[in-house]
Amino acid sequence: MNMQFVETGLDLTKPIPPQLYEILRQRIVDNTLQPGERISEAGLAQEFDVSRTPLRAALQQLATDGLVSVRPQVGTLVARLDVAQLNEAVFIRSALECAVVEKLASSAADLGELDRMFTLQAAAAEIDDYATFFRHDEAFHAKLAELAGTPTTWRLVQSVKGHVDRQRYSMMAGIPMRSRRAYDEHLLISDRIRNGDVAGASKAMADHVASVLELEQ
Amino acid sequence: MNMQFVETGLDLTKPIPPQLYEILRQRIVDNTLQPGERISEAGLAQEFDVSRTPLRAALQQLATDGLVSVRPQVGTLVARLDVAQLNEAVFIRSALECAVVEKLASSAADLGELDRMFTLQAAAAEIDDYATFFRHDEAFHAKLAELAGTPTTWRLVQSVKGHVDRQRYSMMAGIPMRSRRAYDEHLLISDRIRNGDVAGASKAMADHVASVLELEQ
DNA sequence: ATCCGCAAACTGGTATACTAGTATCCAAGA
DNA sequence: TCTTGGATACTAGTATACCAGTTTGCGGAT
Repeated sequence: MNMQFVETGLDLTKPIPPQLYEILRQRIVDNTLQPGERISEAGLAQEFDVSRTPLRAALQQLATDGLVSVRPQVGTLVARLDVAQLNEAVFIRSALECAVVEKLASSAADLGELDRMFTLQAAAAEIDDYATFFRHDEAFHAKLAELAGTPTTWRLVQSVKGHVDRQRYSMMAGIPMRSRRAYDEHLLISDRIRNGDVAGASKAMADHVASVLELEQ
Repeated sequence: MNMQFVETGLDLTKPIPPQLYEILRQRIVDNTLQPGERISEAGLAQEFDVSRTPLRAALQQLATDGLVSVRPQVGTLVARLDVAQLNEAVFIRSALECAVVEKLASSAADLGELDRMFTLQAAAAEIDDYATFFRHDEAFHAKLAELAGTPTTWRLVQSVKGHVDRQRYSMMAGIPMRSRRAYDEHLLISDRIRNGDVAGASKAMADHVASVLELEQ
């Protein structure tokens, strides 16, 4: 076996920093990199066979998201779980996503694209495959922002969502019927948007987003 | 005169990228760097007497804020004024800051710290010194977020506020009594928060934030 | 055995060198 | 005159070298 070329999962024809950002973010969110763990710039650079320069760009982005803490001349650590940060992430996400559904509900947008997504969600919820549902959930929320024509809003949601997702991952097996319930909440949100129920859709989204807080230990 | 040492306005004992970010952001917002203008990494590096490395970190941050556009192997340009981006910036700011005042209004927080700020605002508004009022306005909104205990929320507001501020600068001399009106709106927001009028405070903030859209040409 | 101090091995921050891709401009040919 | 080809002068992206500050652990003194 040829050990000279290691598979790093990077596409060198595309910009490297965003790819590293996604990979590292996933590792932090799913606890492959654990809270408080030290990150070695040099070590990761060697692992991905890139220089420290693009790696540092990725770490800088993770730092602004609050997922890592860079301490000059000391080291970079994975941020510890912080209930205040989780609460504020939910607060921000709620504010932004409620505003999105309010806009949708008051603009009579065409939500036809959502129906196909509901089919996929239902399938995953049926067998309580939370990992798969997780992806469909992400796509659903992204689609709402897309339909509302607010791409930057979704980008900001993603930037705080890491803290929420981390909580979800650590509690993933904790609650049965979790995806079923989320699926029902999605339907409720969708229905109220279609009915032009601005306040109701907003309330449904707020409840949906806040549900992750019930998992706190 | 000694030309060997040029004053760059940088404090080399503190992290350089944030300082460069603030300087460049200000230049873009106040149109010292005009929309569509090309930015030379090498040129700016020479001007500030730093290497491209910390400069690039600052530009990267400006790029995520949407204030510059980095095109690989082509160049970096100051983003052009974009009504869609301005509208979404107001949309996001409204969602976040309304959520902040709603939280304050429903939590009976102590707003005593605001009174001192109102005195300063009144003084600037009296003589319609908009540039000074501008700073006090910034401080007022920041204080609301601080009192609500939502620092990340304020950070996100700032990240989209560049587009709003740019609009304000280009229209600065357009409307008389501008600061007087904003001052009154601040008082209204404050009063409604103190009265626990959640919906009213939110509405007042929404109107206040949206007022910049009236300036569109 | 404990404490103190110094040295060595890290860390992130910065400067610089190099690569590869793009735009521009001028000259040569139709 | 207009078009086209290519050399040149840029650009941002990446790699690497160097710097300064922090941590750590060992060794000697108490």
